[in-house]
Amino acid sequence: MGRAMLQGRMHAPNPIASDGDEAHFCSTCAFGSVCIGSGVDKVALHDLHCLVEHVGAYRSGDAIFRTGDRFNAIYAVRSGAVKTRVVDLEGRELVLGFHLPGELIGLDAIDPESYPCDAIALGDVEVCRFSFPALATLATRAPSIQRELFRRLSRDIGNAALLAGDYSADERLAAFLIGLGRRYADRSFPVHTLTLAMPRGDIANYLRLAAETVSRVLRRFQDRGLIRVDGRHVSIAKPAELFDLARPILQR
Amino acid sequence: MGRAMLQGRMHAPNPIASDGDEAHFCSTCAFGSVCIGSGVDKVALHDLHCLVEHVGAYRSGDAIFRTGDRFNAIYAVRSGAVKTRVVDLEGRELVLGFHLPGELIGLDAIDPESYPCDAIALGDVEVCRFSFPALATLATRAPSIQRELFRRLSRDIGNAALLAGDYSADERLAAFLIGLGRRYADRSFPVHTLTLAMPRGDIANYLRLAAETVSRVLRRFQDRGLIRVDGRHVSIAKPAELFDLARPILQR
DNA sequence: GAGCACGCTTGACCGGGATCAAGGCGGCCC
DNA sequence: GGGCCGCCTTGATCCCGGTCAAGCGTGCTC
Repeated sequence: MGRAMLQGRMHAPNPIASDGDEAHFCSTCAFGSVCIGSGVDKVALHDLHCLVEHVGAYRSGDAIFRTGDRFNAIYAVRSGAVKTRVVDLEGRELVLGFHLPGELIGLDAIDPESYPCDAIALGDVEVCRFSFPALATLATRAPSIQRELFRRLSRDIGNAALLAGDYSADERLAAFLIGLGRRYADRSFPVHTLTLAMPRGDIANYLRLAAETVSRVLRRFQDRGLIRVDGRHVSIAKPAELFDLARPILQR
Repeated sequence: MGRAMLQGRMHAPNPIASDGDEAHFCSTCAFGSVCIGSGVDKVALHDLHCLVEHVGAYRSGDAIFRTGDRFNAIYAVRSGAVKTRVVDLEGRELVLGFHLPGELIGLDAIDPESYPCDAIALGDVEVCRFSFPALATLATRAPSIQRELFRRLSRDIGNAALLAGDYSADERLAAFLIGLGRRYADRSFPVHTLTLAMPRGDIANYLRLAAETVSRVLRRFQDRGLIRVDGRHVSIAKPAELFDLARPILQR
């Protein structure tokens, strides 16, 4: 059944069209609207192009930044997927989140002024680097940029609180799949079959479950006809019922 | 043993000295430095005074804002303590956080543009109201204000992630007490005996535990000589050992 | 091609914390 | 003062999900 042929890689359509002109790549980038938002005016967008740096490619397991690194930039994922995680004193990993193209990482480093987590590439990854001092300066000149930054920061607070409840394994996994489906859809990724960028262990860790539990719940969902699982490929057969399961988390 | 005489009220020393001149109350407010931060310059502080409104007093159970209210301001707690919470469709409460004088609430409403939670007074509460449009405009003029806002937003992201791990009841409660002790100390509240502003049920809910478990763990801590509990009064007898318990959460 | 490592799945068992139930203690209102 | 009610505590029982263990398929390396 060819399940593992896509192991460890985001097989979304290549988000980057021909991209010769770096000074304009936000407007050509498939994720420009998701990334920068629709609220940023032309002039601000031009200024943004001037300060962004295009970095990569990273390969699976590479770090974009590491815990404790001095904070000086935030990053937007450009292609591929990234996980953020901390490793505690005993070496145990704690996955904080997964980040798709157009999403910002490093926002939680502004206050401590050093990155509080690692950002690790899941498969091949390219990112856009925004010097934060330059961005903050630009934000004072361009209110639309400031507004968008405030919005991103604010949204992350809400998202972080999302999985903090005492939810069951079923609820967590359902919410994870629904949420992922929405984010894929926003990016015009194929949604009839989600291609997971991360191994079961990372999903489990992120949801604060054991990998075995993730396996079991996925199987149970499949047995109930809610989803169809084939390795890293998951298709949602009954979105409405899955959403009902996730409701306590998604729709408080 | 007179345990309950302070039920439901923060009996910290009154944080507000005589406060005749509203235009300057940040500088006279005991929490000015905690609230606004030390990084804000004189001129910006003056501008801030012009746009702040002093509201209250709220009484125990009153809402400062409610889920779904249109977002137009953030608030700083001025005296007393506030809990933020959501109530799900089945009417079950989920406590998101407790907020002491000098702390900001409503930051998570910037993106959705409506408050995603209720803010409920625990005992008597006064707050400072900052119109957000006005504040954002000011922030473009005063970089120190923008910087402080970015820092606050960023810090909240980190804090939200803190309790999201799969920690034991002992670890959670230890971290809660240590964290509360630190915040009390920052505000020059008496730290030899913390006076809890919230009932056990709220603590339990916030920590994703049952109220019974909170009772049992507190008793266990007391039996081990770590703390001394008297109703809403908790004194930390062995801070170092309590911190050791909380280490997996506080010191990743 | 053999051997190995890794990711995933499935089963058996166990334990921490939730739930259910009962009782005590104050505070408050009539 | 009597009675109600909310908050807290303690005990008994149960269950979800973690842990341990084993087995399988796939891909990589030598």
